[in-house]
Amino acid sequence: MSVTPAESQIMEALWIQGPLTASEVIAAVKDQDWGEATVKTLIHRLLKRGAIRSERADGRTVYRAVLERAAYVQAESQSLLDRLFGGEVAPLVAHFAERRSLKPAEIKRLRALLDELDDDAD
Amino acid sequence: MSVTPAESQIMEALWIQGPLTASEVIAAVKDQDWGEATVKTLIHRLLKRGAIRSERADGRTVYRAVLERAAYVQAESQSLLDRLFGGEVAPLVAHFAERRSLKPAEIKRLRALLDELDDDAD
DNA sequence: CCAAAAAGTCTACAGCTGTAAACCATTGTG
DNA sequence: CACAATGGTTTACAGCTGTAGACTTTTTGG
Repeated sequence: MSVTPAESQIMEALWIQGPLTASEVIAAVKDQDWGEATVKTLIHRLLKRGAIRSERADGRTVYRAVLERAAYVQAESQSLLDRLFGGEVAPLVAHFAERRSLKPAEIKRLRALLDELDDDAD
Repeated sequence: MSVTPAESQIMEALWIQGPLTASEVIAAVKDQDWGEATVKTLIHRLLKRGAIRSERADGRTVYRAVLERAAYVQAESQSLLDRLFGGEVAPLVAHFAERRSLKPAEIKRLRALLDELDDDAD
């Protein structure tokens, strides 16, 4: 169930704010300045593809994400790792480390993450 | 200087094997089973876009990557991080950690990376 | 209940991408 | 040198994506 970059903006709105009406979605992606028609098209394509669902209750239609954010993030990330880093996370981190583009705060955060992984070694 | 997924297969061949003739490129991406014509088209588009360059010496034309792999990897990775993880590496690692999809070897590797970063704290 | 507004569906269209055939140029070989 | 093979260029075309207008249906305020 693929989602294009433009469509993912719609998904993002639904993931963050929960089910929304069309006009709420339009408002939510206002920063993209797309015409309303454009947003309607994107919603429609997502519906057809099954990434979202529409629910009708007393005159209002709300759109709800079917595809979950975690699944989407996972698919996108794994695809990048596969294409560029042999499918693993460590080489990506290594790349950023070499670039020296890891801020100290990030390094700290990473270390904390690893420590936690050791802790709950279930 | 954008490179599409299909085109990136050509780049990959040039990055790994260095400058190649057209027929060597065709051989290098044989696993994709594309017709020769397809490979030629991809080479051409890369040329036009400036991602590769052709050099002619005594009757042979070789193609050489102009765009560097590290730059490409960086751009692609950063774009993913920006789209999905607030531009930072740590949240991506966190995501995989939550998924429990980090193999012990990877965790070890990550830890080693972080240690090195501390060491040469230049 | 009717008309205006809002919401939803259908159609359009240009540019990008994957895929490749056809055509033109070069080069090496008998 | 002529021709076959190889290499390079141009053209093609369908599907996807971004972008949006036009048309239809539903809702709602007077």
